[in-house]
Amino acid sequence: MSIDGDILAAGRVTMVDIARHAGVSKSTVSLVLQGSPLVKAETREKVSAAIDALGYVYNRGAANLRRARTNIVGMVINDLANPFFAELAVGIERVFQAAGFIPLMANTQENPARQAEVLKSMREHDIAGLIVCPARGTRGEDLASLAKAGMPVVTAMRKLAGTRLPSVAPNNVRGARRATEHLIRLGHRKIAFVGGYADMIAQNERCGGYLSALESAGIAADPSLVVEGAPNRETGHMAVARLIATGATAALCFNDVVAFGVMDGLAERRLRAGVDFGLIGFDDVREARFTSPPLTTVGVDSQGLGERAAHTVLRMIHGDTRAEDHVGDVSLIIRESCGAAEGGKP
Amino acid sequence: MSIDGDILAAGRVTMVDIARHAGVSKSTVSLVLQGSPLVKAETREKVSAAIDALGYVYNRGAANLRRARTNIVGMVINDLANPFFAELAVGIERVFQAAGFIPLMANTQENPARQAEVLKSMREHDIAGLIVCPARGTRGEDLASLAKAGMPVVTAMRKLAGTRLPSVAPNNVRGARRATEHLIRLGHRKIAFVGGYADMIAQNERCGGYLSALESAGIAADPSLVVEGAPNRETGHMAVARLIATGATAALCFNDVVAFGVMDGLAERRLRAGVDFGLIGFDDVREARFTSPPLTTVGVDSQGLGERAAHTVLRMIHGDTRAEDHVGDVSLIIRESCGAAEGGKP
DNA sequence: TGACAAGTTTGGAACGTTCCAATTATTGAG
DNA sequence: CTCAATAATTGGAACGTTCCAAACTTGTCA
Repeated sequence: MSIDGDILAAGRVTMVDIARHAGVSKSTVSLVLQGSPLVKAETREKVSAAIDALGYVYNRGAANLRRARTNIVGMVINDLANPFFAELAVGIERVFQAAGFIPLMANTQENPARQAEVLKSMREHDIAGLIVCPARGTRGEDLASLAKAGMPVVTAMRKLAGTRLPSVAPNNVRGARRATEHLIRLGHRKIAFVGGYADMIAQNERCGGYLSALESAGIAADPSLVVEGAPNRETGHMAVARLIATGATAALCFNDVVAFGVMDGLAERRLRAGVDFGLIGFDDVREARFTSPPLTTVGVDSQGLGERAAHTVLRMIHGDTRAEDHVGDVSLIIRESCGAAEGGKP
Repeated sequence: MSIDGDILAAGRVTMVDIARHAGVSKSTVSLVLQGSPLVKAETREKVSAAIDALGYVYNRGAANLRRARTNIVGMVINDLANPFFAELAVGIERVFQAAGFIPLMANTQENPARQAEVLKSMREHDIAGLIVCPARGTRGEDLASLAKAGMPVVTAMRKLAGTRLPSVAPNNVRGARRATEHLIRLGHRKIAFVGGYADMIAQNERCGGYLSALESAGIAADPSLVVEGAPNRETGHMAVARLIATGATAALCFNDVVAFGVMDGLAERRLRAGVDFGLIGFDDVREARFTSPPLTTVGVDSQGLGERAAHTVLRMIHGDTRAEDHVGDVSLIIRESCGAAEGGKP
């Protein structure tokens, strides 16, 4: 009870220090810490007082050694600097935090080797669950092995071929089709699709929606009108030359940041989206509203998708065995870059 | 050596399972795992083979119990959806990952209560170091107590009063002064400062730079020209009415996203930054280049600041006792929103 | 008063590592 | 062939919790 007694305790303060100080056993301290109703109120208070007095901090690592499961969860993002993924991350983190979990975070920069490393590290930390936006080139087995070992894994934005991992993603084909239909309605016939690589599922789906809209409208697809590239501004920027060369009058972009790049390229040539060219993005990133002209885009509610992904993992952690894919609603958000409000003419 | 032997091992595969399988002791397995030069090559191989065969995964939690220090580090961000902080986070994560550390991540949304919770949680996970962008209203003691307990803590972007914690931040006053001087040179006399709250250190510094530039130019400061508010688009947007009412012809914004909001408000009134109004932001977020008009802003190299912060923590973890503050270089990046290229007229 | 039940508390064996001191193998020299 | 030196290996005690079975307190009732 004396100050001296406390000072003698070298190093970290542990439960047995608390126990000694409060005059009970370490088991009782443990019970108090877990809020057990078994301990008498009076005892609980003695223990709490000791905890405050000694500045005890609970050691979750030690507890986890005994316990079944940690409260750590993994979150691997492929491009955190992309506002879409940043918002996704915000949504994920929010629901995990509310549920008492805390995420280990990694940004892979689309590098599968780096992804493999962080996945290994996270496994070693015994994460209770995992959300991953797979880097391009991720093989299904890489994640399937985790799932097979019993870890709840959900993929976000990119469904991996050859696995049964639940995934969360927006309805890419519907979104792309709607957007393309809108451009067609506005009178465009030579419509391009810009950005993404053919080996990305999301690109397949979005490009697929684009193609199906063309087909329904009886417009022949022109392969020279789909330009592949990393989903970044650079790609959009560089694509403009090709768009002009091919005589395209409008484009649906793989995502908003590609569309920003296109705007940039357009501006360099003194052209303006919405008057000289019909432009639509995908994602409805926060910034889309504030470009000039404001970007018409497909809204996917990135934060909501993140929350959904986290909820799914949480459910799996709690034993819900077969979580299903979630295909998020999309909505065409018509601003000015496409050239006209609903029903208008370019 | 038989399959049966493996199957009998229930639950998680541990070092003793590996040891049994390889016919050595757990100590030897441990040595192998740590890459000790003490073990014979042949033995090392037997052990490695066993590890592969049984699918062993190292348990860092258990190791940390014995070891001095974990390889987990904390990263608390106040607004991850703000691209500036997202880029900062990318920089931080990159250097930690390269150094073999992995960050526990939390987004506080400027909520000190939430921040306190995650800090507690991170402490319980025995993080080896911590970078925090303090939520508004954070008291110095909250973090100082961690530092006092021996944990390496560095604050990013916001220096906390009443502590000796090393911090990493751009040279706010110089940046703001430069930007303001530029507006003055362009002929503006009624220049506003928009965004941030007076109780934020960064706001003080930036606003201070702005005031000092005015003073040097012999322009009397007009309190009605500094408008406070959360550092988001909303604030910029709402501020426009006030700017017009006060007859301001230019504004320096607390950060880029506030400036985006101002652009938006301007556009609603059919006004355009760069022709009808001189506008400068702060941070040089990626998006700043792609708005219309492109935003003149103060470049701070967010990613570089993040890297710097991480390096500082790393040095402290390795025993470098007195890390110093880092004040990052800034540069005025002149685009179009201010009304003219260097030396021109509005 | 004794027996029993319910309410509290407790010792000690895990959990999966690390690390020290001690032991056993191997090598080289004489 | 022996001995010392060096190279490899090993057992067991930590680390700070949880959890179980057991033990101790009270209170109640016949």
